Amino acid sequence: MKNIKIPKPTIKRLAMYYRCLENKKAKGMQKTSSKELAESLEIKASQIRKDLSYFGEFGKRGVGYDIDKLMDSIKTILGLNKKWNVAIVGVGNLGSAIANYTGLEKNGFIIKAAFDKNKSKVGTQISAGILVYDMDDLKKICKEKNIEIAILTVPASVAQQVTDMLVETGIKGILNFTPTTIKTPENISVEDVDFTISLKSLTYDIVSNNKDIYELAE
Amino acid sequence: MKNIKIPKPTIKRLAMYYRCLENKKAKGMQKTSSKELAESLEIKASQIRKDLSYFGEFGKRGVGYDIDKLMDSIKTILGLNKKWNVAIVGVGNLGSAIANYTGLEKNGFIIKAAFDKNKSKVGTQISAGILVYDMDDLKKICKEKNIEIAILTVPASVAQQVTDMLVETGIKGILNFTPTTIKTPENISVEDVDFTISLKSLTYDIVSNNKDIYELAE
DNA sequence: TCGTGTGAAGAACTTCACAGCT
DNA sequence: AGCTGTGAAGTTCTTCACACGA
Repeated sequence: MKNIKIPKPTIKRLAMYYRCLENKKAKGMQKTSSKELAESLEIKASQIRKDLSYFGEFGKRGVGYDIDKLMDSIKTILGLNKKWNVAIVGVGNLGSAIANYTGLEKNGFIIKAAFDKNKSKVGTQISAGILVYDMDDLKKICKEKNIEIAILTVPASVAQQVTDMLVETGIKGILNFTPTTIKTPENISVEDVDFTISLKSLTYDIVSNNKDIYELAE
Repeated sequence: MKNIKIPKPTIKRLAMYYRCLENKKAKGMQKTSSKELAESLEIKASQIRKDLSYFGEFGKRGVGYDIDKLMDSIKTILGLNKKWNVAIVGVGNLGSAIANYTGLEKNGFIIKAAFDKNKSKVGTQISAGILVYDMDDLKKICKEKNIEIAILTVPASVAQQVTDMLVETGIKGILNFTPTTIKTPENISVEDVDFTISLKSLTYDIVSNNKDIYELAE
């Protein structure tokens, strides 16, 4: 047994490799190489090989990678070789948009329920087959439907409060779209998605002239 | 004149500090400290001080930071002390959701136009005061309205093609929501927002038991 | 005494360069 | 000959630890 520390960025890139392999497969390709992936993704080929090497040997020297096999391997690494029961918590514009995004099911993320505290939304369908439940029933329904992942799209002001409720349901992970740092026990994973931060990082980049250098008068 | 390399993560964190300061200000607070910010954001206080130190001395030793002053400074660093003309390119569920997100205007991001190639959407209002234009008029309208930032929410299949059109309009940056690596000339900034990658990184975290250690049989 | 600002040390991550299969 | 897999070198980023000012 060998314990290896996996860099966090490696995981994000694995997800990108998977996405890229899906594209190549859709184009009818059957094999590829670290060089080819590197060109599509604008990263170094050695980075790709190193990332994969943390988990095993998936390629053939002198040949490259079999797309199907590599996809399968990455799927297993990322935990995508099972279906995940997902709930959307907060049915605003963003929550609805995500519920209607068809790309989730393809990767094994099954939206089983949505929640909102607005009674006029409760009972409606947010998207084909996805019913909106009352936020008050969060615990009950999540347990019933064995929800493992919550997509949190409530207003920032109630983010922590709803997070605490979610923790109680026995959820395993939260995809946090609220512009807040939510606090959870250690054993519950959280990933933050905040596009306003990306936007601000974009304007920084623009004003600093696309250089990664900042000039200061002394 | 001193040239300093600013770590990319520092910029993202600055945007987080700003967000956090907005909250504290809304609560009526006037001053804070690196320790206090660190607790809210779950980062190390020394990280915050180091991040700020790249750009100047904003605090008082023994005292802390004046919230208003620090916000002003970060605003300037991130380029948020001006208004930005933004266009939403691709009026699907996500594009509409973003157009209706009120948090953008507050930070100086003004949505001036939306674009779609679906003629039935053209001429409608995606949100109060935001008109949908024909994708064919992208270049003309973007120049007219002096659009500086595009929020790219078109289908992945046309992402690169639309990006090329945007580049021609003289745009300065793109917030890329498509699950694709788009290619632009060096002087055009791109920030990627792909929640499916965050979601996969979340499942990795869950299956690997929240440890950052991966166990391999030898 | 308290909290900032910052060199210096340390940790994490990336890239190189080349041995080893096919 | 071509492309992977990987120690080792190199780079970037984070944390420490303490001098300094309020």
